[in-house]
Amino acid sequence: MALRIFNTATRQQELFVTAQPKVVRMYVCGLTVYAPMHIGHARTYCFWDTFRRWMEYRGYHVIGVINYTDIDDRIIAGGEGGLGCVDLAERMIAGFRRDCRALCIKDYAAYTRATDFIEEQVSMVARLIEKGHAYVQDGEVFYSVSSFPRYGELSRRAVDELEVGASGRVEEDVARKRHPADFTLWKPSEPGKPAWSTGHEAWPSGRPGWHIECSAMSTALLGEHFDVHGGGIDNLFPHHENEVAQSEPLCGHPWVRYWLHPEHLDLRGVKMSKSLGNVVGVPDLLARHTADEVRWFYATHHYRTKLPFGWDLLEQAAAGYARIKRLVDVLAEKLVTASCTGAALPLGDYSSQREPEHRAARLRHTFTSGAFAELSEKFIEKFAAAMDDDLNAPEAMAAMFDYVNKLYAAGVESRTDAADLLPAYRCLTAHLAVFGVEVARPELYPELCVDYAVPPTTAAAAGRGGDGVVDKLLTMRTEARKAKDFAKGDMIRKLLIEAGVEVEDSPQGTRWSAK
RNA sequence: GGUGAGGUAGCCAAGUGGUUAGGCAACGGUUUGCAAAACCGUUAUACGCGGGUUCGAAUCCCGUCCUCACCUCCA
Repeated sequence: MALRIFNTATRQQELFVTAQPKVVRMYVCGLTVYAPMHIGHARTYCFWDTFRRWMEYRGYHVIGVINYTDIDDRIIAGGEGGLGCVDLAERMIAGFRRDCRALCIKDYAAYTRATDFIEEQVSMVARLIEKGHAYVQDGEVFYSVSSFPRYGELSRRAVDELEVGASGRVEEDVARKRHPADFTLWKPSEPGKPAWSTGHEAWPSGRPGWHIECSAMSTALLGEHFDVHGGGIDNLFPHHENEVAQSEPLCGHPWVRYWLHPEHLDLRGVKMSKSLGNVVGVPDLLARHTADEVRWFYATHHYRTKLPFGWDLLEQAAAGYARIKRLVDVLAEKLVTASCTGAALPLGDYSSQREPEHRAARLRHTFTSGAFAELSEKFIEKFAAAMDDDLNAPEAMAAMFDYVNKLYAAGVESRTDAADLLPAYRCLTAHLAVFGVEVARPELYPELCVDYAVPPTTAAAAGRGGDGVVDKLLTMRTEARKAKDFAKGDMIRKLLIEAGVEVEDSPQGTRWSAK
């Protein structure tokens, strides 16, 4: 079993082999920070997070870099409205970080700002001019598309056909360009607008064009050859095409090994735009659904297909997830009350050295023991095969549903032995975590929780807190039911349901969950 | 105009030549004081339409209809 991923550069699934064993160097195109992140961005970055988590599950160390493009026309325009460019950008960056944490996206190794790498960009532009890949025109530097024969290869576009789609904005510059597809590497700034000195006579000051920052920053942090580069599908052309054109002539060899492009959201005919005022931000999303529900929803579709977005579809996904979450909660409650400390989990060992792609999660032995060991093994096998097949999350989820169904069918709810329950609990939560669904309780699985995007510090953080009122009402209800006063018992239940508390009776007692 | 993706049961969605994908919803049954949850079953031998290849097609080929995206800033 080996990991295969779809490489946009070849339009094929390829065996995933990193340049350096056990290490994945990955660069993700981040946001142009002029507006807050919305649900579309969230899908993209949740995918990258799942990708990263799957690499880690497979035993790789992921060195991830993500950037902020913090200088651009829209930022300059936005900065004019009283908020300076820098303050606007920094505010958006803070919002992005906050939203990512809220969605349980794990931190990257580095978050780079385009304006922190001006020197590197200037140097790159200068070298492109030297090598004849760029030219200066009235203080502006253009990249010469015809100097790079492979231009258009990544996005499969014929350069000459690009003329047809030329917009008004492109026509403005067309007279000054040698080829209509030539793009800006450096441009002079208008008076009073952010500008940097270059030390070059023909293009003394100004600011970098879009594209060059990603070439410069990825190379600065990850070197001249790295494993994975990507961003939303919209970046394929022109952004990534241009990045390749800028980078390969300078490094002199193929630059990026695997290109990945997650698809966009399909808003089902509704345009989401600032002017319509219907942009759904991450806080809007989290006001209606929990982070684990949102992450589950994002994982319900393959990353290379459009994800239809609608509140109804989110509800549908959440209903399915509830079935899995319930089992996680039931197991946790049993384990907490049954004092799982005595559970004899097998010890791990270092018996073999294996390549990352052949290595399962380090703590696998802690969830493949006990009464459900065989079910767990089969589940892991199916889950891993699906994820190894170009991150086929929907199929992996199907395997999880199957696993949960079989656990129920095998009578997991009536078990009391922690040696059986704890491994199943760990197996479920460890694989949920691949999707960014972080629901394990630290006291039951500290080794997993410590690695969460936002490690929970108390039991209450992962489960429900001390709700004394609910417990008291349920005690009253239980007493009423014992006394056959069902009218009173039902009244209490009705009140609780109206307050958003689901009540379930079972031979083992009554459990509740917040809805 | 050019390029690409896709149309799979009421809804969502995997699957790309041959064994029930899976989930949601609805309904029936078991269970329950009644519910909820769980379990069993039904909706469901589904693959836009028309041909062709094949022992066999959702999957390959030809044609056709429809939807969407991109080609200009976009995750």
